[in-house]
Amino acid sequence: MATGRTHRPATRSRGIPEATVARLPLYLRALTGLSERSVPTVSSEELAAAAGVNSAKLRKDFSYLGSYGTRGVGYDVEYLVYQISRELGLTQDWPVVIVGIGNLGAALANYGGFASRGFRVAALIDADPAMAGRPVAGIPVRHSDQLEEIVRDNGVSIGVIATPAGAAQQVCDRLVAAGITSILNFAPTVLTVPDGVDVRKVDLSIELQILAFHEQRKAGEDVPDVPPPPPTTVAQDGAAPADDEAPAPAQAPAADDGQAPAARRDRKGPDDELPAVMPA
Amino acid sequence: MATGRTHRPATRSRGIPEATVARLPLYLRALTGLSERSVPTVSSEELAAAAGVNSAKLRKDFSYLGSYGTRGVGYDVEYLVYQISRELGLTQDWPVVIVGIGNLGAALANYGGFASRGFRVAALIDADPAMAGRPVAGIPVRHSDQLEEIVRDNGVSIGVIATPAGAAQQVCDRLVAAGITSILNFAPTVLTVPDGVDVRKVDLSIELQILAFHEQRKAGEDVPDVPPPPPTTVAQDGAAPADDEAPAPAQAPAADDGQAPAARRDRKGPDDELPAVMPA
DNA sequence: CCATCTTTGTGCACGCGTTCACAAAGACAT
DNA sequence: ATGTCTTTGTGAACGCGTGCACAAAGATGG
Repeated sequence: MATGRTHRPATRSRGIPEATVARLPLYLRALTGLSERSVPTVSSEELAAAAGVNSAKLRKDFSYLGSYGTRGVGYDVEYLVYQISRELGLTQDWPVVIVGIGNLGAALANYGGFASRGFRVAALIDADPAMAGRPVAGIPVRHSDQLEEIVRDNGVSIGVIATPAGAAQQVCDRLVAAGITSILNFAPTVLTVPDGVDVRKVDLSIELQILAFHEQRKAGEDVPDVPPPPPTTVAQDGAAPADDEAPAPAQAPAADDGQAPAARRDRKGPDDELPAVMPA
Repeated sequence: MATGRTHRPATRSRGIPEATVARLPLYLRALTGLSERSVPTVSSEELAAAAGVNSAKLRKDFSYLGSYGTRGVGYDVEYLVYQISRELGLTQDWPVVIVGIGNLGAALANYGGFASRGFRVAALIDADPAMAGRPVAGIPVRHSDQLEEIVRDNGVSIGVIATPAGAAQQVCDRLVAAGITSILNFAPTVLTVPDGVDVRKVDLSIELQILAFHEQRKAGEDVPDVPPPPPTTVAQDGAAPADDEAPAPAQAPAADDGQAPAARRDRKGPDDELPAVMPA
């Protein structure tokens, strides 16, 4: 699960709630499956089960698009597939550029789900001159010098950033300057963009950390962790070039359980230590 | 952004709202950056800016963890890093298995952010016998026959599924049966799991579709699309082996704009046409 | 043409999440 | 000590999203 939109809090673009928009692709996928099995109609109950949501929610979602169902029968699969596709803008062709062709960028380029949903990889772009010309997924990688040219010539409006964190903002700025208005960001950084530009973020590390939290809650409740030494002047663990001005955060403000600041993990670079490739 | 949790609607595990948990990794990342630059303290305003959120929200989030700030000064960076790490369960080691070593699986295996956050890749697993033994990211790939054994011997509780959609549920079932209670799913399928098992989903295709929706809204409003032929008996476009019982969804229930069911895209397999690799 | 049965579409209530705005707490200077 | 200034922590209001439950719509059979 990519971590929510970055900008635009209440996007309610034309009466369609953001939460509904986020579920439409889910319904579309389920419907496409039914369509291929030549199922003519589905009830909200069946479709909801296939999409893994509540049937009332599904009906309400569809009601935002219009009254496309038939009472006593259900929804016409083909018709609904078309309506949702159109609503999502999938009836037109969306040229996409992928910037940063490392492990992840290459995986994305090879991803079949692109083409099958109206998205066309217009170009692969990388800053490494050694990559230039080398084909990935049948598409020759182009050097980032040509970024602006590529975006403009192909009328690209959606960009995918799969660079290391350090390069992401710069790439983002160039993409935006070149005319791109939607960005899917895989780099572990908060991107700053002007109004009117949409950013969505996919962050593997965050997903895992959220899982770890719940996992701890499940297994935990009996793992008391370390004893509760107050947060007195955290001795930096060698790694950071601290000039020993020692933070010393006042006194421990009555936390409910243990703490031990110095007991951190080995501590490496936060995010840029990745092989110039896989951010997330 | 990975698409939200699948199960467990109101997880409020111990008073900490789910939305807050989802932001903690974000704060942690920003704080780690500050820590490396030996910044001793931050105000909620500064940290919020770095994490890309509202400062009031950040303060409220932290208030769920306890009162870790000092009024008039701000938060002690090192102390907060530790507190959040502990809260997220990052002070312990989390062995992880990745199942499905295609393009994406390999990219994930190479991802540096794993190790740097307490996650350790315990094993890579693939169903292809030809992959067995071949090292990826320095770790030998093991055959899926050994899945249960691997999970049990290493005490793995978190599994990552990067298989094609068709194999995902089966892999999921085996992981769960072997004792895994948290799953990060990259396959474009709705996974069914028993209670007590957490599933989070990352779906690239969905993210792109959401972007396309907003993109259409931005550029659109002037692209009238195709004319509005009523949804009369959608003629299947050759592909599907329809037995011509023609759906025919009643009459068009007064939609506000055009529609044209038969005008769909080429139509390929929905999700499984991917090279046995990159789902999302 | 009427009765029955299925399934949609939605009014309504509830709870979570967000944001404002401010009182209280503490640092710091005098 | 006392006053001022900064910044936290949170009470309260608001809005969005969810799910229940039901009336209305239409299909279907007699």
